[in-house]
Formats: sequence, C-alpha cells, structure tokens
Amino acid sequence: MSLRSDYCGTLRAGDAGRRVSLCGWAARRREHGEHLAFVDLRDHTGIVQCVVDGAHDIRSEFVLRVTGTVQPRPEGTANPALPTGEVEVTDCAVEILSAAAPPPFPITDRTEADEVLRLQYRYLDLRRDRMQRNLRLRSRVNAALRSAMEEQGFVEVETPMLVASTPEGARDFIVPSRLHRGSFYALPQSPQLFKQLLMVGGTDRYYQVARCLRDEDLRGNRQFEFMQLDAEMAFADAEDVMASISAAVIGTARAVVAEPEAVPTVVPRMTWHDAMERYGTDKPDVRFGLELVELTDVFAGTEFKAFLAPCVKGLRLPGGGELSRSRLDALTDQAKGWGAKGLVWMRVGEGGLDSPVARFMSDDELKSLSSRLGAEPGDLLLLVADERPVVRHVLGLLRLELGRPPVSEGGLHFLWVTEFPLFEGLDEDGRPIPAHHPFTMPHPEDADGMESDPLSVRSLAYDMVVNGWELGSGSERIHRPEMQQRVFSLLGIGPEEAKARFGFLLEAFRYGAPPHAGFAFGVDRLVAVLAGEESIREVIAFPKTQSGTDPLTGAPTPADGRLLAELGVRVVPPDS
RNA sequence: GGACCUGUGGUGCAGUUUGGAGUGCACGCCGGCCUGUCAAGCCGGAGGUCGCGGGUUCAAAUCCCGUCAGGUCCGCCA
Repeated sequence: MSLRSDYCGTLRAGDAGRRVSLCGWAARRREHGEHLAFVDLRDHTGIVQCVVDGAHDIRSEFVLRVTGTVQPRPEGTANPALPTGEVEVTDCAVEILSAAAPPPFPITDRTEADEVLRLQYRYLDLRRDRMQRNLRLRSRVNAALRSAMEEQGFVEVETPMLVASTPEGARDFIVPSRLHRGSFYALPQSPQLFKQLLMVGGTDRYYQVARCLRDEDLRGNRQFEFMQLDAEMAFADAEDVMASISAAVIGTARAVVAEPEAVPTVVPRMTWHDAMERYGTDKPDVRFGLELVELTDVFAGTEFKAFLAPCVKGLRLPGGGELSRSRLDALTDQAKGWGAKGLVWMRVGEGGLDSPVARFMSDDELKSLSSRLGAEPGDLLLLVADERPVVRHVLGLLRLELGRPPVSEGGLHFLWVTEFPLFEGLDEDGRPIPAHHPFTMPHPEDADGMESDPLSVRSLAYDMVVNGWELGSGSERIHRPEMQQRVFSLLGIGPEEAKARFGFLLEAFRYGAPPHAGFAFGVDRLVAVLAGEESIREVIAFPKTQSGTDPLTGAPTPADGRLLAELGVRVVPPDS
C-alpha cells in the first residue's frame, strides 16, 4: 500500500467505513487521559480529526502517517466549523515519519507572526492555509493565462536571462563575464527588445511568462524580480492588443475567483488626461469617489494670494468635518511632504464654511466652491493651489489617504488608461523626456505637432489598472525608420548614439518589420489582487525584504575572493 | 536620498505620555491530572541582553543622542 490513500481535508460522511491512510502534520493534540486523544492531522487540503489511543509521543508539527477507519462522529460531537467535521478517523495506527522541533511561531492563520520571522522560516510559513491558498491560486492564474494566450494563437517563446545592458529605464542587475573580462551581462528588465525582434522574425503572436529584474527600491508591490505576462502582436494595433489582453485577464479572473459572475466582462477606458484631472494619478482607484474638482476659474481674480495659482483643485470628504485639528495638521504636513506649499481645509457647517482662510475669500468664491464641490454640512473640503502637476499629485495622494479601501474590497475594477502623453516633460536642455520607451508610436492625430509642441503629443500607449494598482502597460510600436528618426532627433539621439544603443533593433527593422503592438503586465500583482493581498510578498514563495535581503538564505552574501579574481572583479569596501 | 511607524520570555500584545524591583494578559513549551474534545479543560513549572551603543539621573523598557533591523510612503521604477 502506498503511504497515502486520501488527503486529510477531503473526507466526508460518504467515506464512512473506508480504511484510509493519511499523511500530514500534527496540527493539534487534545489528550483525555491515557487512552483517548484527538490528533488533528493537517495537509494542504485541510484538517481531519483522528482518534488515537494515547498520543503522548506526538508533538506539534510531527509528520505522521495515520492508518484508520473513517467513521461518522458520535451523536452531538460533529464540528460544523470543519469541512471534515462530520467524520473522524478511528482505530488508528500512527506512524511517526519525522519528529519536529516546536515551531518558532504558530502554524495558523489566526495570528500573524512578524514578517522577518515568517521569511526566515518561510517553509513553515508556507504550511499555513493562507499561503497554500495563495500559491495554488498563483499556479491556477499562470495556467489560465497561458491557456488564454494559447487559445488566441499566441506562441510562448523564451528569451535569454543574460542580455546586453541598455542604458534606458531602471537600473540593471549585471553579471560579470568570466570569458570576457571587464564585460558584463545584464539581467533583463523585460524582454522588450527581443519580442520586437520576434515580430520581425515572423512569430506573429508572441507571449511569455517572463521573469524580469530591476535594481530599484522595493515596495509592497515591487520586488527586484517579478513575473510578467509579456505579449506582442504583429499586424495589430492598440485595439487588437487591448482586446486580447482584456480577454486573457478577464478570463483568468473569472476562472479563479469565487464569484466569476461578479467579474465585469468589459474593461472600461479612461484617458490619461481624465485620470490625472479627476484622480490625480495615472492609475486611478475608481472603487470610491472623492474625485478632484476643478476650481481654478473660481479663484481667477481672488484676493487670496495663495490661490492666484496656475491650478486650484479640491476634494470633498463627506462627513470629514469630524476630523480633529491635529489630524488636519498631520494631513497638511503630509501634503507639504508631497510637494504642496500648503493645504487649505474647510469644515462645512450649517451657516457656512469654517476655515482659517475663509476670511480671505469673497462670498462669491466661497459660494461657488461650495456648490462646485457639492458641499453638505458635516463635510470637509480640502483645497490645493499650485502648478497643475503638483495639485494633481498632492490631492491624488490625499484622496487615497482618506478613502482608499483594502484591495480586497469592492470587487475588481479593471480599467484601461489610454492616450498617455508621448513625453513627460523637458530636460535641462529643453529636450522632451520619453514617457514610455522611444519606440512608442505617437498618436496619429498629434504627430504633426511633434516638433512644435511636443508636450501636447499623445502616444498610442495604454496601461491596465486594477483597484488602483498599475497592472501593466503597452503600446503600439514605431516600425517605420522615418518616424523612428523623428522621435530620435526630438530626443537628441543622433544616428551614432541610436546605433550604439539600439543598433541591432534598428538594423532588424531594415529587413521588413510588421506593424506591431504589445503589452506586459505583472503577474504577481494580478495574483495579489485576486488573492485580496495588499503585498505581492504574500503571493511569492520566497520574496525579499524591502532592503533586498532574504532572511532565509542570508542573500546577498560577499563573494568568494577566488571567484572574484577569476572574474577580474575587485570590490571597493564601503566607506568606513 | 527623505518622512513616518514598529522592536518587551518561543509567539502575539499591554506597560513608555507622567522614570521608581522585569510588572501584566493571551498563546506556545515542559511535567502531572483528565474517556468526546476540537483555539479542549484543570494544576504546577521553566523561560527575559525590554533590538544594540552611548548619555542624563540616586534610579531608565520609559527621557535624550546615535545606530541596526523590519514595515508604510515620497523620490526612484523609460
């Protein structure tokens, strides 16, 4: 007989009478004297109660094989809290497969141990229901994504991990070459250039569940290494890509969530401009209101000097009049930290607005700002005046601070943000800075003004957002040398530099590049949102801490001196 | 690079504002009792560098300075 006949959590009343062999960990032990004890045996499917004659040698987390008979529990002893609660395993022979030291923290979802401790003993942390659920959800998401892409005729092609460093974008992780001393590989930030080469290579529809690496500061939803569903389509435009990606993401979400019918079938769209004006961010969380309201015109001729600014916006927090003065001061400090010169707050009372600055404003101004914001007694109004980008940024962050629900609440609100600007600003030399990468196609309606008014040119780039998280982004690519040349010259990239940086791609494009467009989105983030987790660390088996260390393995570690010598690498010690 | 929060037996917390004996709660651990429990119960016990270093003080978990680790966020992430 094999070690195991059934999984612990699967036994039901219908199994009564069966002789079974179960394997798992001793989750709990309840002794009732020498000859009766209950052992809760746990595996990834759940827990089942085993009735044993003496359990004194069994300790928490011992690995057991229990052979016994499934029986209905005696009248009145069923446990409705357990899926297996109507049965128990009796007449048990218990075999201790492995003893176990007491775990450093309880293996239960009931309490949450410190995260460093969890990471240090990740193999114990992973035994918990929550983590098993998350790992299995992730596996199903990967499978569903792959099958959605395959069904649409996409072909998975693997691209190299050791690639040439290109100076754009994030900081590269680099790997020294032993055979070419002094030269380095970079680990890929994304397969961007390779997938465009695959388009030239006639692949037509490419996808890859690809590991990407970026040496930038970590966050709750950012790790050094992360997984992207990367895709590119030949003879396709932005619409084709958005349709394919929407189908894959919606299909996947519906395949794995508890209530598939609650997942919207269509992904709504919002322009970048709308998102910035109404939500102050390019990844709006549309699950709640608190939208930003335009007030610039209200204060066009105001006596209140601070509001004689290029932009004034406000938001209304219903019922926010309750906020204490110290909380308002804290919000003001926060707003200043985010770059605002100040924050104007107004409590809406029955008789009017209560605010330290109300007396500097005319009755007309107070009246129109109230009606514009829809102020009701008991509300709090928050106003910021500054350059437009600052106002959006600060109020956008305040909005999240005051209203953002946990990521698991309010359902899944997917959103396409479209018509991103091609350039995000000007550098010191007055040259435009690309918002995406330099192969992004300008919006055809705006391309004429590219040289005269670059900052007003939209691009054919689009982001997918869910519940305020940027899931991923993509664009239609430039495939014609003339257009690529125009963008490069705007960016001040001469032919020599272009050749040095992307020569192989430009060379490839000389040999017949199909029009193409693509997308890439973060699988870790999608899984986290689907799992209702605020941090992608909860859906990664072995993540790193915010400072990029792994408490389990101790990575990163100093390199062996002989190895360094072989690579021709010398370490400069940190300043002492 | 910056702001804020956290660090107290194995675990999760309280104690820190207003300095006065390592004081408390729950879990776990060890031993004993217990034949229907299921977060079992009862009795007993062990277990502490209050993150670390310095300072103030008669006296520091508590106040001050520094530092380390972790987290959240801003910057950064084409």
